[in-house]
Amino acid sequence: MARNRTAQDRDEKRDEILDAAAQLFVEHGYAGTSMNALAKAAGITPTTIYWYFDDKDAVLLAVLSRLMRSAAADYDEAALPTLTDRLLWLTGIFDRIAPLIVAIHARAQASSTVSEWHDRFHAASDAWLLAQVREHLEADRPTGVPAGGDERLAQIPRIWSYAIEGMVAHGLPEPERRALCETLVRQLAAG
Amino acid sequence: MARNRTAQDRDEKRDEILDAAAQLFVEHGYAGTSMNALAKAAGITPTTIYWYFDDKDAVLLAVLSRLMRSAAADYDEAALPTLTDRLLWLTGIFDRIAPLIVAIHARAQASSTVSEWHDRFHAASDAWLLAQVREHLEADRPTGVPAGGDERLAQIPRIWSYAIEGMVAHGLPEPERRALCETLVRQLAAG
DNA sequence: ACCTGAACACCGTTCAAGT
DNA sequence: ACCTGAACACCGTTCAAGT
Repeated sequence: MARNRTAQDRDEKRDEILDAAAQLFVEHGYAGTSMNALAKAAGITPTTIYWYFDDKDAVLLAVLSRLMRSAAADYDEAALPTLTDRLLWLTGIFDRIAPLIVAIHARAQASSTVSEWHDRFHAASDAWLLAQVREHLEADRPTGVPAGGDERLAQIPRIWSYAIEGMVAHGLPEPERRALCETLVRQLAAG
Repeated sequence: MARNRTAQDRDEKRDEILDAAAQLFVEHGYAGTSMNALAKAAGITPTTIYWYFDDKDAVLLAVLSRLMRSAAADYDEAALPTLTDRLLWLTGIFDRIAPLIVAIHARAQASSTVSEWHDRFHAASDAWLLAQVREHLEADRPTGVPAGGDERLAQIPRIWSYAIEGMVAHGLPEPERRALCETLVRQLAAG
């Protein structure tokens, strides 16, 4: 009982740090948020953060992992009907955390921990997008997938995830964004 | 004459700094290259760099501007026949300077100078890609552009530049990279 | 005009010291 | 187990001083 109590306290404190980090990283960027500023926002001392996280990168990865988990829950709740809506919804999610995504790419150069997290994220993301594509194609043609085979089909998730990252990174405004998602889905039916 | 002499000397010294910066930024990343290390590589003192450049970001933009100029010259010389080859050639160019592109995205968050440079770069890049697309389509159908109009055609350069950035940022290996370029061109004919 | 050494205000991280 | 203050080795940038 006492063990559970302290373990929960620790998780709560950890979450408080992550709450502050999520807000500051988005508002001022990752590089623009010092450990000092983060500690102050969480009501602690910079050195205390190192009791809960290995380093600043570990805070970044923890923030993103938590955001991805809650986004997955939101997605299930939204129950979006069309593939275009789903892609557009994804861009909206990443939009709100654009500075974090840029930070991941920047830090992946220097840190193998970040680089490996990034690789795992894209593997999972590509698998999910591929499942979406397969589902969409089978609804159109119940007999099977169109010509081209698996190698050709594997290109689609790549193009889509690059497009989503690109739209977010360059802040493409809403009307053009929807049009681009529609084009991606249209090309899927055609190509 | 004396004026020309000093002006040329100044440009030469500037170029020496940019030579060192181009190598170090690519090798160790932008954040991983200190002004101290850059100065040492250029055989000067950190403070001297500020005589030639406003700040570290200005060095980054100057390096990239110079690289883009020389890449444009190389492109004209290469005279690549197919659109797929041209796209693949572009990814090869950006591949060698991937750390610089990540740095631009990271710094664009904090610096309006970098952000504006980045915007101008993409405007020019999209216009160039659109011209390539138009040329390709007219070669196929001499009577004109296929259905969809300009709004629909404008999506293509965006998807392509996002795809190129994505392939480079994620280090997609050669065979998949060529296949993806082929898919992009194939979808153009179809979509 | 060009270059420097010393200094400034930071940064992420460590560590001995406290409770 | 948890948290801190002081310290460490950096960082980009400025500025008075030299030539």
